[in-house]
Amino acid sequence: MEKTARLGLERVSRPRLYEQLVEQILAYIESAQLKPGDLLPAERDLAERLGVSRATLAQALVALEVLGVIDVQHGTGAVLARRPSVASVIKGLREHRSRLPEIVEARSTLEGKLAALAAARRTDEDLKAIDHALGVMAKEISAGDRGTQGDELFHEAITAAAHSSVLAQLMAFIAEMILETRMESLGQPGRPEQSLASHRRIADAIRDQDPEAAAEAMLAHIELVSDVELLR
Amino acid sequence: MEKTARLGLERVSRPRLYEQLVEQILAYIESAQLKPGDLLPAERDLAERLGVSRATLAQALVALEVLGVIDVQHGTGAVLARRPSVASVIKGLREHRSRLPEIVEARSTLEGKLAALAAARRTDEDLKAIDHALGVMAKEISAGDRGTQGDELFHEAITAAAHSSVLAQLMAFIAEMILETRMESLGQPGRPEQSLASHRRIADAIRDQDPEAAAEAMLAHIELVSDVELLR
DNA sequence: ACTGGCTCACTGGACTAGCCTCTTAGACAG
DNA sequence: CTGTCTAAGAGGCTAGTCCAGTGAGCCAGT
Repeated sequence: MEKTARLGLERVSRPRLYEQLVEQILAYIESAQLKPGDLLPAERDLAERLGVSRATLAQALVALEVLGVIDVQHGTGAVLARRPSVASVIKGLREHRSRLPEIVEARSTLEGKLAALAAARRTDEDLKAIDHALGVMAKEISAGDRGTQGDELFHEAITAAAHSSVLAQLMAFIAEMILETRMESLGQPGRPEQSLASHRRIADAIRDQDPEAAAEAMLAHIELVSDVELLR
Repeated sequence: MEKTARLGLERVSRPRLYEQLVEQILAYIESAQLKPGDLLPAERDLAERLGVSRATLAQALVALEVLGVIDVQHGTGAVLARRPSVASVIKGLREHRSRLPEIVEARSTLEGKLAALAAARRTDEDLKAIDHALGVMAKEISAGDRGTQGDELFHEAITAAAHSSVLAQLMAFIAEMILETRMESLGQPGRPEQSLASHRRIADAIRDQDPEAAAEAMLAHIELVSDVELLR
């Protein structure tokens, strides 16, 4: 089971009705030109129009609520949240899921800051975790592996060392997208060694508590790691 | 529970069963030391243990799935996602909601980059939206208002002008937390005028397509706007 | 001994019908 | 005009039922 996950083989599509409903409702909101504060049709009505049961529709509404698109109020109805912008953003993201340049952009923004903060705030524990990740990656590479696990550990350790839960949450948000690029990058010949070397530079800057150098090294690292996809 | 001090009259807390269930399941995951790949108890079992119907539990599971905590597979069960880290992060965030310094940190990181990108990529339309926001804020202030609406519009226009949907999504993610700080900051005497002035500096840099100046102006602006909370 | 196919006991997916609480507008009494 | 009450309609939740995937184990055919 873990093997399949490592290889990136996503389980085949498991169709879920509520997911389709989310898409349809999003489309409806757009087509009906609904503004923040407007009400969605009543559940019984919507369910009938969409040809599903209320229970299933309720799941879709929960999903939309978690996504921040609507706010369901007992006795009143489902009102559009103040920021319907997220709706279009989410929709856009779902459509073309891998906008590599944009992901790299977001990643370097976040991780550059994270590296700088890590340099400023790291404890000895943090440093130990970073060095451990380095060791894991080195071992993986000398065993002929790509070092993806160590790579992941390293970036997680940096994130933890920055001691900023809000930024950490944002990283978690784009972590999945990054994962896809990570595998490809480390698949290039000679790339794992390069990557390890630039990891070492980042770690050194953090060890020396030099925020600027850490940010710079991280930016250089991400650039190195990211240029692969750009040629595709 | 504190009053959510928002202009737009937030409805009083409306308890929803599925929300409590999410919390309980999160707590269970932690207490049971479940690791990624592990299975949650079966729906029928869990529903009985939690004393709710399967339909309601299904809503909680949808919420957890949207949050990225689990992955529900037909015929197999609900498996914990690879990154359970988000679970603890989410939990932490929900608990002490206002980590102001961290929010400011994340905000300046994102908006600094966004401003630079906006300067590099803005179209004439984007510029028009930015100027419009400036106009709205000026009108609000001269009417004796705090200018929150214009302020919000301005930052949204900048985000749009950066043309980076991934970064935009990250901004949307922390937008709600920022909202709370915005009101407080603009409530300070003389603050709206200062804020408007620094908005103008940002807009000018973007008009001149000068990324560095834009980022710098944005950072200065956020610093100005944020120092209030730090003295509290 | 292996392979393939079958079964069956699980798992979640979805629907239905019904009753509850909450909200709100409008009727009605003062 | 004002305050109160009520009923319609909104969402919240439950219980019961059936459908559809999954996977372990059995058992025949090779």
